[in-house]
Amino acid sequence: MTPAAKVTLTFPDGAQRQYDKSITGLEIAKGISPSLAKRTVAMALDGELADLNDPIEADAKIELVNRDDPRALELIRHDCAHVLAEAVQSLWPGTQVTIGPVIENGFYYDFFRNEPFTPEDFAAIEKKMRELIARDKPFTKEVWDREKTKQVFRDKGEAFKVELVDAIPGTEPIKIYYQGDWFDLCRGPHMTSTGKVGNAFKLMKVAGAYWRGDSNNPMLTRIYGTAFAKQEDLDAYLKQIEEAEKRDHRKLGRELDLFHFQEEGPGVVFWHPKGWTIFQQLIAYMRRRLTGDYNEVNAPQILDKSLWETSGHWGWYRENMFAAQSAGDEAEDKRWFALKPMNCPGHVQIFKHGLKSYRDLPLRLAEFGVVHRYEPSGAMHGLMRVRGFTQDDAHIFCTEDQLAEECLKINDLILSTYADFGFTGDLTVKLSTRPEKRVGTDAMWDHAERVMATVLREIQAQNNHIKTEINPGEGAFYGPKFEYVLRDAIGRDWQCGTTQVDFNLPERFGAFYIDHDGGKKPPVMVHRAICGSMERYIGILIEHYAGNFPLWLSPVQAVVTTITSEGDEYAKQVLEQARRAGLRVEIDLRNEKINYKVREHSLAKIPALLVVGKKEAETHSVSVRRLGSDGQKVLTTAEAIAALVDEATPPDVRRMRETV
RNA sequence: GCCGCAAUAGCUCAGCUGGUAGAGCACGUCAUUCGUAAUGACGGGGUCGGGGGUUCGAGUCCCUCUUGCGGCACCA
Repeated sequence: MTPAAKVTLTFPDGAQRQYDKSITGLEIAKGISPSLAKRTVAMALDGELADLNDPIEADAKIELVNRDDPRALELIRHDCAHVLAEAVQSLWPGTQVTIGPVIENGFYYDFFRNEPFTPEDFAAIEKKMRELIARDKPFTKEVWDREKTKQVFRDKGEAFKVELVDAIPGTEPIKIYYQGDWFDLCRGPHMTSTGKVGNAFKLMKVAGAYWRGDSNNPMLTRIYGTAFAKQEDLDAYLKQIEEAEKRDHRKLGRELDLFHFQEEGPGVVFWHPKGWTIFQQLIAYMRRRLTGDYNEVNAPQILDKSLWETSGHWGWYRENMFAAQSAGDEAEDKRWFALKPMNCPGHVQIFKHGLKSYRDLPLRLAEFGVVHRYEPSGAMHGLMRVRGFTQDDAHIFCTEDQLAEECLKINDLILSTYADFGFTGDLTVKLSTRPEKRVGTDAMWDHAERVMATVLREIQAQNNHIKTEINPGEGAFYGPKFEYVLRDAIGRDWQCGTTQVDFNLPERFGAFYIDHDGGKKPPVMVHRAICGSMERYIGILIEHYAGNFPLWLSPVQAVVTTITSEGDEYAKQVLEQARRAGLRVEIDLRNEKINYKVREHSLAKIPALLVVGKKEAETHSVSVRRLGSDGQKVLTTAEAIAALVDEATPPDVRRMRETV
């Protein structure tokens, strides 16, 4: 008789032990101590989470995962999704289940049911879920035959599950997880029983979602939830959401009187004086950053349809364009014009004007271009997604040899710009490569992708806080691109900067330069934006700073105000002096108590309050109260103004001064 | 665009099962001249998002459009 086969397992402390092959994690845990077995909810084999009841068939590093392990959070959430599904099906028999994955901060489960769920149903569902958790049924796994599985789900009327089985590759086993009588098709792993889910869960919202993410498919009802190991963690998470909502740019935009939207202009912004000041500061900043390298231009807002036919937009992108005609009745002038959705065709026209030599390259044309795009109605979101916006756009016309250097130069500009606004973490650079539908030869794509992959490695090497990703097949039809993605205060990702190589447009418009050999060559065109959309970038800034802008961006940098009307004359002098020093200052001489005025300007997030009374008037000083601190400091007026002027120096200007 | 929800004074919101619109803040007037987060009194302000319907009667019920919100899809 041959001895039973053995497996060698390595524990986290380095200890190695031999066990009979096919031993389960649970048996191992029990062998160590019953209390350990009780605490353990899953195991990790060579770092991969697995069911505790899985037989171990090969040598591995093993870790027993208890419920407090960060890795168990994923399991808690996934198990919670299963409990949610059982609860829903037990409350509303006939509801079809589909999928229920773990996502960042929680999980969801998609259901198909003729009657939609509403948040009012949550209480009943959560109650049922608590019952199922209290029942504490073990999760048990079975591997089923593919055809049997389909038949079972077909008999249950679970058409979506049948489709899911079909989507599982033939090489993979069909796994079914039971929790009591209820079972679901699932890849796993799961914890040992429903009781391990605990009670720190909450259903968050309902939403519609297309089956398999395709808008041609039926719409399902998605229930979002979240779950944590401990109630404190759940409470902290809910608190964090609440805090994030307080800095929502739409709310702050109204409270700080920055901008508004109204019914007649869906997706287009009315910028108020304060918001527009921020906008102008931002543009001034970008303009300074372009000095020396770029030439700023301005191309028309509307152009004849024929130009957009040449560019390809009329064919590819017409659904998203606004078109305009003369509104008069004269029949002879009924040309169609389109509002520009992009600035590139305009810039190509400028490039084409006059013969260009290779000596002129790289030629960098920049524009704060206002573009209009007919975005789907459901896509609009405050300043983040609008139908009319300003791009800090530029197009670089260069040779293929210059491409890498230009991409790196743009990268430097983008990263240093973000750093100037305090975005030093949570930044992802994505390289999107050739899609199936594309123009240009494979040789061109090979070259560009090679160059850009090198640039991406360089970016990664120089900046260890930046995440890089490759999105295969996600490039534009005209060339590969980099996308720079910032994360906002509510944890949403927004694409800001972009660098896009374009093999298409110069040729479509017949743009060329004269090369060394006297021959005509189409230039490589690079589209790039730093902020992307100024509107969106300001939206992100509002949330990033929670409305407390640094002094250089603040619409109103200081308010001069008085204790009593005795100080009025002196306050006016202080105002005059501060304005002459270049500060954006306002004055508040209202006959109100100082408490009242302090409160009001603090709520308006005015960074500095310069309070003057009799004492200050006599000593040519001001009492400076800074936003966020509850004390004040008396300085001479000249000192106070000088300090504010220094602080209000934009970061790029300060850098320039320091390097000179 | 799709699913769901919502729209009442400048803002935040109340208005139960249909019976003729209310609060706080803001705004205006007057009084108050006050030392760092709300002084008091009085007053003005709404065709209840638009249109249609049911009803003796609609802010309230139904239909529709518009806009917004939460997601999904989209973001060349």
